[in-house]
Amino acid sequence: MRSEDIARLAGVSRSTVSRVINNYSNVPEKTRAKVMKVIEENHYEPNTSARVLAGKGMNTIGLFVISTADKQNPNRIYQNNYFAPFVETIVDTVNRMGYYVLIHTVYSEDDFLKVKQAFLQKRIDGGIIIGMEKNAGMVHAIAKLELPFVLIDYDIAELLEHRLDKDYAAVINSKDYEGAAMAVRYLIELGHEHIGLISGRLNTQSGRQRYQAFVETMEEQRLEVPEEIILSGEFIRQKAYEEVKQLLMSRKRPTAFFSANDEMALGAMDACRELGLQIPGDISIAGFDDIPVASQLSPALTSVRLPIYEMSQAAAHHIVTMCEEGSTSFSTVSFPTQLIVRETCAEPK
Amino acid sequence: MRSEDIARLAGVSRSTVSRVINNYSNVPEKTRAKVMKVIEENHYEPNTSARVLAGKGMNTIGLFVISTADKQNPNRIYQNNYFAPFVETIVDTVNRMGYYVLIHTVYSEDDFLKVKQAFLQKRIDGGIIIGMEKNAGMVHAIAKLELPFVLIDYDIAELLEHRLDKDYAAVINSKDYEGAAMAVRYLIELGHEHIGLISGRLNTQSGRQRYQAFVETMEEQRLEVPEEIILSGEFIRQKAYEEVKQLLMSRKRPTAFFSANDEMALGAMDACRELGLQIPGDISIAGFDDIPVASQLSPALTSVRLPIYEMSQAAAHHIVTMCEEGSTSFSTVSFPTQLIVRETCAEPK
DNA sequence: CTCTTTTGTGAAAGCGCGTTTATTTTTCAA
DNA sequence: TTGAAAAATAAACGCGCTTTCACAAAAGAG
Repeated sequence: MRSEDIARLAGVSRSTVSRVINNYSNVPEKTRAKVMKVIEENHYEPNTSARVLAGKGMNTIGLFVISTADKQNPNRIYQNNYFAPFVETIVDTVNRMGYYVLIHTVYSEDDFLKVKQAFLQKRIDGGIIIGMEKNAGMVHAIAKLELPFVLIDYDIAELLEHRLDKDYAAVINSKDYEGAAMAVRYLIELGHEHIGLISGRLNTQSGRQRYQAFVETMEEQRLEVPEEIILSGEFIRQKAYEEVKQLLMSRKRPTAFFSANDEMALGAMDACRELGLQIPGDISIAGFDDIPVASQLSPALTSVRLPIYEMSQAAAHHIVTMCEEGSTSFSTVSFPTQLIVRETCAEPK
Repeated sequence: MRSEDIARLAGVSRSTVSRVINNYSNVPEKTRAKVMKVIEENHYEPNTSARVLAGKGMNTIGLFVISTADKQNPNRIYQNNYFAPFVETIVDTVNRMGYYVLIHTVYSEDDFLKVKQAFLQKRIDGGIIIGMEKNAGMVHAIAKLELPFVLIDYDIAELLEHRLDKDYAAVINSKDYEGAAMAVRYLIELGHEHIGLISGRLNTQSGRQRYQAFVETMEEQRLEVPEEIILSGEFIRQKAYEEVKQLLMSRKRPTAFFSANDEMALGAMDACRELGLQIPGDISIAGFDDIPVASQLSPALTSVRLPIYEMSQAAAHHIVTMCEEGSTSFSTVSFPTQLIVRETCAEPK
């Protein structure tokens, strides 16, 4: 069924059918109704490719999730408590705005070619990228395409270096620095002086922010920044578990840990439990992200909440707006974070 | 950059460029190399819409996740331990086969129109549908489109009723009946005689299979099928928690529960813990799905494992094959399930 | 060295729709 | 009745690519 068939059945011209479909004003209500009736009776839907070729948009957004997990063990993204709610909300919000979502996972630079391809082949009008690490090559490659894209959780300064003649980019961030500082300050106020840091990957925006906030808050409060910061946690539960266990068995045991994400906080709790340490009796733990299980644990995990829903919605609205209005000026939004106090932190003995 | 530009730069005609791109045999190696060089130098990618209009496929698969969660509280699909691994594996497998994935969540019959739209507008070559409940309307609507689709976890008999002149459908199932029967038989072998069932939604294929397996296995072993089967669990942890708590406070307390999925088993464990019942000392619990946390709990949950990875891969391969070879004959695959014995089941006191 | 095959190549048509232009038909006011 | 404005149409073009068909060049046969 093509528009020509509809025209014939409705007894009008193809031009009129097109005007009806695209909601043009200069078609009287009576004609419109007549045409709409035929369209609905025949379940006609205009061919997307033909529309695009004739100058309309694809009405599709690319959603690219960049994973640092190796390809051998890929089952981690959608089950990852950080990415999953982003993906879910973005898909729903974009859909509700009348756009479709092309989803793609990126495990390697090779996979990344597919992202460029999707843009160049005009499969999508714009893209949302989440999980991008500090990577000049990738970002520049995308920026060069001069098509709208939104980065979630990225270093604005880094992006600005790649601005070309026009701006097609936006960044959605959360105030991780402030959130982490709140958590650390909270631990200090409880009386902790020896606080350990379980850091995430420092080539991510949030990893760096949370790290810096820890160090600077400690210094600001005239506390000693520990030498044995755990750097190889990589945001992964198992890694944190191993590192924390090792640290706890040494002499210099901290009375509290600030973990750069909840997954690693869970790993730390695993380690404590295994060594027979009470939480929060013997050791306090604060996390970051406030993943759903955080509140269901016992003891429930004190954590910093990320406004994932709001960030996702913002990303979706941003990209759709950019697609519809062509390029817009560069913009960036930073959402507030919030310390959720639960049961895993107490005064030191 | 269009194919014409490439043709000019390479000193050939557009036809030749097209032949190179589509890997036609009748172009000599020398010409091919010359054209490829220009293509790569200019990062040329053919416009997808134009290709489709000229008769090629979209190289895109629709992935439709049907949720029973209400729209008010939609954040459940990708964080749902059942759907998430399916989505993840399907996306990756389809991508690796050179296809893109259009993902869409369906919360209502209204959303479902979007599924039809995606097919009719020729945005996708075929679709994978997961989470479809027994719903003649929806299934028939899809079947009528005469485009390839794969249903995961669906009643084959029901689908067969909607076959039209040609077959474009395939079904991927797991042997839930056998798995559930194994679990129930295991409980019986441990010596349990009063076994409770926490059932899932009976309008899903897996819900019915697991229910029937329970009832028939009990009868087969000459045990009394309890009157108070929990029917309103709906596969949801919280609902199961409430129902189990109520049941446990009544006189007729079973010595074991078989839960139609792990989420509800978790709810049952919540209830037991709250009432001070030891697992597996006072009460045994077996679940279904073997979600990742099952093995991390203490006590670790005995459960029936679903070969999600294999099922997802099969679905992906199936749909791509169907898209490339046009329609194929109707096919269905049923994957084996496996009882994973852990710590939540023991002999009754 | 001609005459067929084979191989390589290009011109042109067509995919389904949107848009524009020139033209015809209808409507309504004067 | 006339004239202007509004509504609708037909026809043509273009979007970027694939594909068919016809033709030219190269290769092989006699």
